[in-house]
Amino acid sequence: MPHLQHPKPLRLETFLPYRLSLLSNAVSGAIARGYGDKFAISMPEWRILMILAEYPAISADEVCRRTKIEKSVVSRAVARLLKRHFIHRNLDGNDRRRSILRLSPTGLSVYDEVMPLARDYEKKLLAGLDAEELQTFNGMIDKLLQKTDNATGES
Amino acid sequence: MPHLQHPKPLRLETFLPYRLSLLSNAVSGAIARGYGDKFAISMPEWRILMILAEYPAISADEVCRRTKIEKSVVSRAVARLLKRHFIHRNLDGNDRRRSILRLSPTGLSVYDEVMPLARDYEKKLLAGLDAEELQTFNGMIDKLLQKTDNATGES
DNA sequence: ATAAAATAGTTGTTAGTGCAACTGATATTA
DNA sequence: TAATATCAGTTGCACTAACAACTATTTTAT
Repeated sequence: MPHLQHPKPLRLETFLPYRLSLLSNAVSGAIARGYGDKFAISMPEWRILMILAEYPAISADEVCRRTKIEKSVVSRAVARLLKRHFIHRNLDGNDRRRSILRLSPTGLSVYDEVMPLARDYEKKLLAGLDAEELQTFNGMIDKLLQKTDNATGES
Repeated sequence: MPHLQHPKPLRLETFLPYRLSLLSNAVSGAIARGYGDKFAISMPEWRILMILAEYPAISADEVCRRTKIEKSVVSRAVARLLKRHFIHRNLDGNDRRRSILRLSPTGLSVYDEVMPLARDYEKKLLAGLDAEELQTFNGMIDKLLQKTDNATGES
């Protein structure tokens, strides 16, 4: 039985999408294990806490735009965060479709505990790497993100 | 009502794990849409086809090791690929726990159609980028993958 | 040789995700 | 102002993935 093998296969190990996916999963997974074990919060929940720590009174819709998390995921994550009193929600008087989300004291304290872990992990990950290389790396991510934005945005 | 905002928040937009996740999702998503629409194959299925095009007679277990896909996911993806006759499976005579997987002619032809799409997308993504920067970028991914390997591997 | 441990692979359960359909509120247009 | 379109947010559903438990086989140790 002849083995069917492509004469010039696209090697998975060198395929950029695959490599990015491996790296992203490894990195996000490591951090998620940290806050997941400690506070039983999911990645979308953590990202919402982060964005509310940065922008302290925004709507769920703006959370979507800023985090790129799908709106149904945000909706359910917000529901869980509300139930656990990590955030507050108030109707926007000007537009009653909207509600404004805010960190609660509890939520802020959770954020204060998790944030250093995340920051430390990032720091450890980047430790010992050449500063110039790192800048190139970040620049490349930006360029690639821009390119994918265009590609995604085309109808 | 005072807004609870962290004095020195960890900015989501500059947080490497978040940026990697955005990029990885955008890139993998774009390609997955390609073969998903055309052949109704999932990402794990596509990766298994890729790895079999490169290593033409390996066990499901080796597929796991080489693709880092979880074994139950591989098991179900293999089942679907078998049902659609994209691959063959034969018991390994030396070790009857193992089965050897091979691309079928159909599977190879699917691979032959999808692979150029994937390759072109990667090429388009990287087009116009400085070769030296690109090398740095790839080197950084390798370094970071190594670091996460260590971190993941610690008990 | 036999018991215990490890390995390959499958399957059940559970939770997460993305899409589409829906509700209620606001904006737009005739 | 009435009809329509758009928007914020929720919910239902189908699909995917992770983890653990399980079967069958092989390896290791006593």
